Amino acid sequence: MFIYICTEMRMRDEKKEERVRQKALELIVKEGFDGFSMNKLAKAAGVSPGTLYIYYKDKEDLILCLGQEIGKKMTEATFKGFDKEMDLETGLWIQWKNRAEFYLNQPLEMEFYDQLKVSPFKDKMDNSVTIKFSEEMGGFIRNAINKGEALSLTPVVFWSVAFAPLYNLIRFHLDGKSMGGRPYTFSEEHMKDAFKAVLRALKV
Amino acid sequence: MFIYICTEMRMRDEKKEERVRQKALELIVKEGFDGFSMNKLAKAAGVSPGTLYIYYKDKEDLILCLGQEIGKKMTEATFKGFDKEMDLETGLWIQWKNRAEFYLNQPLEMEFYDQLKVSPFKDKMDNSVTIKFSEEMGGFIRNAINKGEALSLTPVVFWSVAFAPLYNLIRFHLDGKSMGGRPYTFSEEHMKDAFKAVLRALKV
DNA sequence: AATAAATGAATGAATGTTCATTTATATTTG
DNA sequence: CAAATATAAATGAACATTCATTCATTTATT
Repeated sequence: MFIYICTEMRMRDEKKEERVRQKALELIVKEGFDGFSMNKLAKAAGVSPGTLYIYYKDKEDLILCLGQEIGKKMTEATFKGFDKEMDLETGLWIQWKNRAEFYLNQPLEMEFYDQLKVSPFKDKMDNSVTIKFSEEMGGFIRNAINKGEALSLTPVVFWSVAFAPLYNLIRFHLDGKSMGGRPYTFSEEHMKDAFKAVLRALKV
Repeated sequence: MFIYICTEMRMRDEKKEERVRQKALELIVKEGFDGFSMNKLAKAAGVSPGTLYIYYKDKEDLILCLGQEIGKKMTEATFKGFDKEMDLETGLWIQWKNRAEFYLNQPLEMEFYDQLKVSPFKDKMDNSVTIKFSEEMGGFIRNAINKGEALSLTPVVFWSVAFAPLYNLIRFHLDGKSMGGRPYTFSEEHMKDAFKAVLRALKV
């Protein structure tokens, strides 16, 4: 939220702040925005309700701050080691690996973000972080097309074909089940198979 | 919910029941599960709170019933005119058209279902309807592979590559924006481009 | 007359938020 | 160095409001 310069004041307990964030995530993922409340959160985090209003303006602010933080972490993780000048296959694979790693290792963040994205909160979210990233991605796509590596597709279509399948596999995995409620566990092999298919779709 | 045989009893007002369903959808989509309440719904639907408890056991039952109903409508719409013996391109295209038509014409249902699917309610949903259809889909995929039309892919991977891109385009459309918050409107052309790409991914 | 539908006021529990108070700590003062 | 001071952190009881749900009563239909 804020950075305080410490002169003549009691320091904010960062452990406590972090515990609030963590418990908020856990509660929301387990109980949904519906079953989530400030008093429950305070109790779960071992903190007074009033403390939450020192950290955040109100409940909505808390949720949106959490969302923005996670969004930032996600996009940064996604672009680790990525360069828009890379060739199609290399760049795409790095993004797949990055995304899969993040989602699988941070399931709470993923679940929370998914809930947020389809909830009415989505309209109130600040997506200034994602703008920069989407420009980088746009550049990558344009490059691949100009170099004659990829078919000439609108960025939106390209993006949907390139990443939605991976995202969908991970959704299945986190739900623990796929179509028709059948049990499902993600695997590197499935990811590679899907990636090969997607590459065929995009390559010229 | 229930079917009543009418002998010596007052008929349930189906207009009222339908109004409740419609307003529930609207409220949940606009305000989320969070901002949704039984009293608000009663007021919005012009009905007494008590009446809701004649129609539904409780709030959760109401939400789950709505979800089940919509899930059924969705799967039925999806498989209209579809036959698992169809060839890959024809069968897949029919499903794309069916899905797109339903989602675009029933945005409330789509938004509601999306919220439900990522919420903790999802674990309490009865998906017996979707099972039958996912078997039909499994048969279609198996056929396509056996006939040598499609690559040999696990159903989960096949499904993800085949439909997630379309679903993603429609999500962008309903949000009104795509990556980086850029405005987006779905078009038949985008759908066709994406479909062609997906076909290339799956065709042998 | 019989029966279920529908009502709506009422319930206690839980909600988000506030605020007067207390606690802890960094600085200043003696 | 120790005590006093200043300041923000943190508390938690209390608030009005809203919540899901109930039930005695009324309404409409067969």
